[in-house]
Order: sequence, then C-alpha cells, then structure tokens
Amino acid sequence: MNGYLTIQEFSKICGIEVSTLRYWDDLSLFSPIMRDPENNYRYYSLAQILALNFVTTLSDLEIPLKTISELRHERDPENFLRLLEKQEKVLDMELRRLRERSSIIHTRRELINYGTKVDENTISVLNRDMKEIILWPPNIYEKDDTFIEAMAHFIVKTNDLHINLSFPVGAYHANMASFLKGPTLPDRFFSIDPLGDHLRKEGKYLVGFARGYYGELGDLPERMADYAKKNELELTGPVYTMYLHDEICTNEPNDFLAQSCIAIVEHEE
Amino acid sequence: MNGYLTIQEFSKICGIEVSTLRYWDDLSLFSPIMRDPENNYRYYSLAQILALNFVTTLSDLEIPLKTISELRHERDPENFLRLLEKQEKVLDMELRRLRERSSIIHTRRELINYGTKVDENTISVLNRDMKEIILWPPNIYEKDDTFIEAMAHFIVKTNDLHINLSFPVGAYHANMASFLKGPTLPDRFFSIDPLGDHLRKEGKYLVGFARGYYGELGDLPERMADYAKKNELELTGPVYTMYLHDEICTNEPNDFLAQSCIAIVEHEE
DNA sequence: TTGCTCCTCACGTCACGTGAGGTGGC
DNA sequence: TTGCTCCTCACGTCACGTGAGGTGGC
Repeated sequence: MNGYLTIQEFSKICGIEVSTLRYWDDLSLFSPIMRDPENNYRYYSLAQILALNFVTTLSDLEIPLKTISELRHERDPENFLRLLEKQEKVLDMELRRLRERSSIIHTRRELINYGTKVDENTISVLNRDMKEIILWPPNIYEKDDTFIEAMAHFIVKTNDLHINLSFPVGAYHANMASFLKGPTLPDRFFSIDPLGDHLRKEGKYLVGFARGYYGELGDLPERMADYAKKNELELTGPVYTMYLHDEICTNEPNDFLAQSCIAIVEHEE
Repeated sequence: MNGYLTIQEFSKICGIEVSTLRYWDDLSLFSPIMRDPENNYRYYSLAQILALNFVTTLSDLEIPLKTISELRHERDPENFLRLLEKQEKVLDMELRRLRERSSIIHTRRELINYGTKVDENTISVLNRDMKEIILWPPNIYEKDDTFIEAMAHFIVKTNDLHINLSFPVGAYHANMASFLKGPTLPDRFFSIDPLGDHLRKEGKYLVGFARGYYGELGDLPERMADYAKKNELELTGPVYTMYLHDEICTNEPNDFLAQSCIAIVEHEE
C-alpha cells in the first residue's frame, strides 16, 4: 500500500502503543484513514499525525478521553480557552497536593534518619535550628484519658480543623514544671508541618530521648531536670516532644523513639 | 457496645469513607477490632486511629496498598527510609510532568488568547518580548514534500530528539529572502517551549497574520515586504511564524491563524 | 511449511463507588 | 409497621495491557 502505514509502523512513528491506537479506534476517538475490506487491517497516513496530535496533546494534559471526544467536532478557540482554564485549576490542585506529599516525605525522612543516628541514652546540650510546627488548640482532659485517648478525642472534636495526620505528631508542655508533673498528658499536641506558623526558636536546647509508646517517657523528665541542676542550666519556655520513630516506621510500640527538648537561657558574659 | 464504634461512626471520625473501610477490611489491610458473631457487624475502637494512620499516611503518599500491606508486619526505620527515598523519586517525576503540563497550558492559553484579539488584516510594527523556543535541526526536503509531510518526515527521522509535540509548533526562515522564496517550506521548525534555549530577542518586529492551513500564508510574505519598503524599514534576522490557532483549538484547517514576524533594525539618532 | 503481522474478543488492573437484595434493632 | 443501619455480592469506572485463538501474505 503506497503511502499507507500499518498500525505498527504508525505506532513507532508517533510513539503511541498499538494497543492504545486500537483502543482509541474502538472509541471512535481516532481512527485509521482506511481499513482493508478483506481483512480489516488498519492503515494510517502520515498526515494523520496532526489529528493524532490533538488527541495526544489533550490526553497528556489529563483531559478525559470522553471530553476530548465530545470536543473533537466542535472545537473553537473560545471553548478551548475555557477548557484550558478549567484544567489549569485541576493541575494547580494536583500540584499543591504533590508538594504536600513531598513535604511529608521530607519531614519524615529527616526525623527517622536522625532517630537512627542518635545517642539515645545521653542527656545533652545541643544546638537546634528553627522549626515550624502547627500547634493544636489546648487539650481538655476528661478523667482517665490517656495520651492516645486524648489525641483521639481531640481529633474527633476538631475534625473541622483539617489537621493532616500524615505529618508527625508531637507533644507540647507549656514549661518544665508541666512536663515533670504530667509527661503523659501534654498541654497541647502539634504536628511537624513546614507550613506551620508556630516557631520553635533556634538556639541551645537541653535534649533527651526515650523509647516507648506515645506518652510513655519513663524517667526522662526527671533525668533532664537533674542534668540541668547539676550543670546549672537555666531552662525556659515550652518542652517539645517529637516522635522520631512512630507507628509509621515501626510496628513495635515499645520501639517508638521520642525526643524531648527545652530551651536553655544563654547568658552573655 | 461500650467504647466500640460502628463503621459509620468510625468513618465520620477519621474521614475515611465506609466503602473504603470495608475494602481495606477485605484486603486484610485494616480490619475492625471486633465483629459481632451474630450479624457480622464491624466494630472499631478509638485507639485504632493510630493503626489507621499508618495506612492513610502511606496511601496518601501514593504508595500502593499492596506495598503497604506487605510492609505492615515488618516495618523498621531502615526499610522505611528506603521506601520513602524511592517514593520521593516517583513524586519528583510526577512533579516534573505536572510542571510541563502547566507550562503547555500556559503557552497555549497565551497564544490562543492573543489570536482571538488580534487585528489580523493589518501589517504593523510591534514590540515583542523575548521568547524561548526550541529550534529543531535544519530541514532537508525530499521532492514534492509539503510543510506537513516535511514535518511528519522530520518527526519520524528525529524520533530520538524527544520533541514534545504538545507545545505549539512554528516555522523558521533564516531570513526575509528565504521567507519570500518558500513560505511553505521553512528552513527549520521549532516548538514554543519555555524551556527552549533559542531566544527570539525582544524589540521591534514587523508583524503580520494569515489564516490557513500549515504553510499556507497566502501573500503575507509579499505584503510584509511591501510594507517594509514603503516605510523604509530595514529588516534583519530570521522570520518566526507561530500558529496562534492550530489543530488543537479548531477543526477547520482554513481557520488556523499564523503570525509571522521579523526584527527591525533600530537606528539610534 | 514457518514466521511474522494483523485481527477480535475477553479478561485483568487499581482503589474504590454504587446499587441490589436482605437482615436486625428500635 | 416504618425507617434506619448494617451486611454481602456483583458490577461499573478509566485507559489501557495482555493473552487466547484465528487469519493472511511472503
């Protein structure tokens, strides 16, 4: 057949799979210019690349084949601009969600990675960078509430806050006294979300670690207080407890790894 | 049932559809803590929100349910870091494709929009911004080739250049003489791609428009040359012909709208 | 005869959403 | 009795990919 291309030849030229070409033909979305009446072979022409380009361009933009099909016989610039505007909004939404996902992965990787390297038995003074978090509203405990129940109740009550639980969760005590008194019952929760507007300031922190389930910090508060006393450190501001390893990266609750830290007053001499 | 939640209650609390919860149960990915042996009702506990969080977090990251399921019983930080790294690469690829799509939409909208506003019957001198394009390698015409066939042949021969045909295509003549001699047979093609490294410089251009199929510019070259002569304009550099309206936004080839432009030498006095 | 391309038709994929048809408690 | 929730099972979605089983030309 002079000038005609078999389906495979056409497929190679335009980079569209044979199965896709057949599927588009079935939908009457894009059909070969000719069929052999004997054996039903499909034959395409080179010039069809342009008609094909209409379909591939729009389907690459994630416009549904049905919409493309409907548009095929009545395209005009005005209609088309409206479609593009609509699709741009769809893509913007996707972009936003993608960025959030990247953000979650990045945050998680940082914490987990740090958790695998840390000397978890030592209390020490370390420099910490600024960190953005989202502080949830203050907790109101009902009697017998544990950390987890409190969190669950909290999530239930504040469903409309649209907290993204994919970001790691942490516990916030307003000061060292509150931390010593009820390590299991933080004043607030927070999520470690780079878009948060609460800033944990940069500077020197007293830092300690503990293995165990949410809220179970063992004697960490006392050990941190002792260390501060022995080394004559003046502590200030809230205690931030972050879970470096949590239910996302281990299935053994006793292996959860928490890091608590509280800022140290730096005296200039 | 004290402390137990029906499937609908649990669904509302955690924001996961009832049908999704049932599906995840079918897959043994996440099951209720209890079943009523009488009627097979599902009952969930508040504490299950944490186990659920493992599934939702990973599925929000677009990790396949099968992978999540496999991981469920043997998560550990090391494994997990590897999974996150892998998924980060997947998301980066998606991000790149999304950006390209946005770029295509933006480019198309600009051209189409401009095309609907333009005074297409007038030759005029206009300021043009800098524009990035991708210049394809020079054309080699076989005898009887038309614009379209040339383009098709070109695409076939240069399949390995990975030209993205979703960006609008244009025609490039090395200079006015070449444009006058063979408007139908440009020296090169190009795509209007913001990532292109060939720059159409900013400045004053002689600009004209023509309706018609690819390569069919009518007497536009002569009209432009006449205008230049009458107004004593000195023309320089290549002629860029862009299709403001093409097969993507109209199904009538005679309605394609081309814009040809060539730079004008600006004498400082 | 062998190997190759083409055809149609049916079924699988993935993560659900949507009924249909039926049960159980107030 | 009525209305509500729950159940299971089957089928639909979307854009193909993958055989199975068969034909036609060199």
